[in-house]
Amino acid sequence: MRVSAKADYAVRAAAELAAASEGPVKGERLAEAQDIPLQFLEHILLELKHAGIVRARRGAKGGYWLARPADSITVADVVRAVEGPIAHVQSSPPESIEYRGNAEHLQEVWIAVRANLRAVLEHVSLADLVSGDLPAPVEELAASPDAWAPR
Amino acid sequence: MRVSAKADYAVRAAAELAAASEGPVKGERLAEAQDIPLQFLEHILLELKHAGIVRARRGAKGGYWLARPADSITVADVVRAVEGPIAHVQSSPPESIEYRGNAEHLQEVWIAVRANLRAVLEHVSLADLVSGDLPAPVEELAASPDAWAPR
DNA sequence: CCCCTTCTGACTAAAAAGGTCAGGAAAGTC
DNA sequence: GACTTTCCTGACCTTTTTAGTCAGAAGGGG
Repeated sequence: MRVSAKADYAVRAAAELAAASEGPVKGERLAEAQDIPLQFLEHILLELKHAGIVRARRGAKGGYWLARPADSITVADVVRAVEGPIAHVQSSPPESIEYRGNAEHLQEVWIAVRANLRAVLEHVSLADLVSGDLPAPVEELAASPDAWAPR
Repeated sequence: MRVSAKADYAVRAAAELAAASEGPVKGERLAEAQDIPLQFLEHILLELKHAGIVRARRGAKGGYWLARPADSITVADVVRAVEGPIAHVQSSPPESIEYRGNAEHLQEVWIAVRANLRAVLEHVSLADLVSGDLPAPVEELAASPDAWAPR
C-alpha cells in the first residue's frame, strides 16, 4: 500500500515535461529540476517511452517530450507504466481472487479500494497537476484537514 | 500500490476470529479455514497481538480471539498492524513531503489518494466484513461494473 | 568526424516478501 | 509431577523488488 520512489519520480518527471511548452527537454534538466538521480531517471524515462507516454530524440538538441497532450495523460497512466497494475492483491487483480469462509466479502472491499484509488489517479491529468487546478472531487478530498492527519 | 500476502492473510484470519462466536480459536483452525501456511500465520497473529487487536492463551483449550468487539476493529487497523502506515510515498507520509517546481501539487494528489484509501479501509469493520453488510458508500463503489474491469 | 544525448544491458547492495525450522514457555489434563 | 497442547520467539532461508550505478552502443547535429 505504498508508492515507490520510482513511481513518484516518474510522475514528477512527467509533470516537468507537461510544463515544458516547447522542444525536447534533456534528461539532465529533468533530473535537476526534480532532484532525481540522473541514471535512474533515464531508465524510468525509457519505460515511459516504451509505454507510449513519452517520446525522445538523441543527440544535441535531443531530449524527451510527451507523446500526447498533457490533459490526456493521467497520473494513473504514468504509475501503471512503471509499477504495473494498481491495487493488486498477492500479485493478482482483485476481481480474480476467490475468498472462502468468512472472508468471502473481502473481495468487494479490495474492489472498492481499487475503485477509490482509480477515482483519484485516473482523473488527475498531468495538465491538472501542473496547473494545480485539480478536479473538484479530488480537491475536496485534499481539502479536508483530516486527510492531512497522520495515523 | 499493492496489497501484500501478509495483509491479505491478516484480514482473513481476523474475519475468521470475528465470526467465531465463542471461545478461543486455534491457529490451526484459522489456517485451515483460510488456507494459510500455519507457521507464517502464527507470526502474523503474533503481530496482531502486539498491536492489541488479538489476544491469545496457550495450552489445551487455548487459541486466539479478538481483543475488542468485531464492530470496533476496522480493516485499516489490521492492515496497519502488519504493513505499517497506509499510502506512504518513498517511505514517508505524504503530508511531510515537499515537492518542488512543477510537481508542487503532487502532494495534494497523494493526500487525496490516502484519504480515499482510508474512506474504505477505516469504515469497514470486521463485523461488516463477516456479515457482508458493508457501509453504503463502500457497497456503491463495489457495485459499479466499472470497478470490476481490469485495466 | 566529433560531440551530444538517448538507449540498453549488466551489475550491485540492501531491503522486503513469503515463508520454514527448532526450540522455549505457559496452560491444562492425568 | 509428567505429559500434552498450543502459543511464543528468534534464527534462518530463498526469491523478488527496490533503488540505484557503470560501461558502452547507437543515433542526430554541426
